Amino acid sequence: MKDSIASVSIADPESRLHDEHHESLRLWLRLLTCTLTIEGRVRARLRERFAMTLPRFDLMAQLERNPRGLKMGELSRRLMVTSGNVTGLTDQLVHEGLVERMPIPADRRAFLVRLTAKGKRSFDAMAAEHETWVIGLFSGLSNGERDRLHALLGRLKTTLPATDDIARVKEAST
Amino acid sequence: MKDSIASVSIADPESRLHDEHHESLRLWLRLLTCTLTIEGRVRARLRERFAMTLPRFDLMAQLERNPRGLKMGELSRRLMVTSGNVTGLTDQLVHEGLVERMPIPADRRAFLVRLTAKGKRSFDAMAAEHETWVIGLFSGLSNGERDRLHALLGRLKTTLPATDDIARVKEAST
DNA sequence: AACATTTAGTTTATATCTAAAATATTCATA
DNA sequence: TATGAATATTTTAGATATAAACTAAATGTT
Repeated sequence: MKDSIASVSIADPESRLHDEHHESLRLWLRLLTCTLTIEGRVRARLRERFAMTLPRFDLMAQLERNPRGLKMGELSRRLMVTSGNVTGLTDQLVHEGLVERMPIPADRRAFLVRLTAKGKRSFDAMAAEHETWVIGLFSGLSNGERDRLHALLGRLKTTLPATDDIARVKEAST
Repeated sequence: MKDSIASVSIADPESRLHDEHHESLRLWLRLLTCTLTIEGRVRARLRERFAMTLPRFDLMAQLERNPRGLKMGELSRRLMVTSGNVTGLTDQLVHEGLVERMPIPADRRAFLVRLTAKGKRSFDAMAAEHETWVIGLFSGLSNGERDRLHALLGRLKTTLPATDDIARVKEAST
């Protein structure tokens, strides 16, 4: 009976914690919960309204911001996914006629990926709606709260230890 | 030339924004950047140290918190992934001998998934290290900053409009 | 020039993940 | 008790991811 009551609690990744666990773990899981929730909402909308997936939308967003095109490696770094992944996403967008690969005479290993005219039109239509969805999702916070959250996440982003530093931090804490 | 300077800026999802874009979009992309970065670090560590993937670790964490076991649907809700996904993850963990499916006499449609003894030992070893990694990743923030971030994300989590409300919010804003 | 090294991108193998359809069981109710 | 709706899970098809091996081209060093 006690168990059935406990199982009624809000179901999300945060529920995995024992009380004695460290505050940083709680913070991390809450961050994850918020991101997964928002991501899910945006993904569903993109699919319903435009038959578009979030990864491909994100790739197009990068290209819209860089009209001359981006190299595969640049896309990989900006989207924070592997280059193999970018190859697959780009292949699909090329197949749909939304982006194109342009050779770079100076470097035959690489090329620039950029939006086609059709891709630009398509992206502009999606981006306008996309922004209203995101604004709506954050509309429960006041302007001040949004500012403070943005600032704190900025602090987090800049203070995240570099990859190789995790081991050292761990050493110091034990 | 101006373009080449711009392209030197930090490469992550936030870089997709034009200046005129709404603050909520910036906030959302910063949230995504932080989450992807932390997730990547934790994933790499789990693989290097324990040959374990993050989704399976997360599933085991849920089971560790619920020693009597959880139903597939409960896992799906808590992990915020589809039930088909949970089926696949559970199959693998069963195959590795880390979790088991226990029939529920009262409901032959469902069963409880729980950690095996081996799974519990395995998880305990991983969880201890995992916590030190997360603490390290957030160690650049002060206690107060972590508290404020936790509180603001809590506000965001509770104020996120329900799925069906997104359309309405959009209506109101146009 | 000759060589190894680095860089850019693809390929391969495998794991995750979604969405939607299908299956099986339980529940509600007439 | 029939039977329609709801619930629990799996299956299917396809898209997205990673990591690691690989190819090709550019760069650096002797």
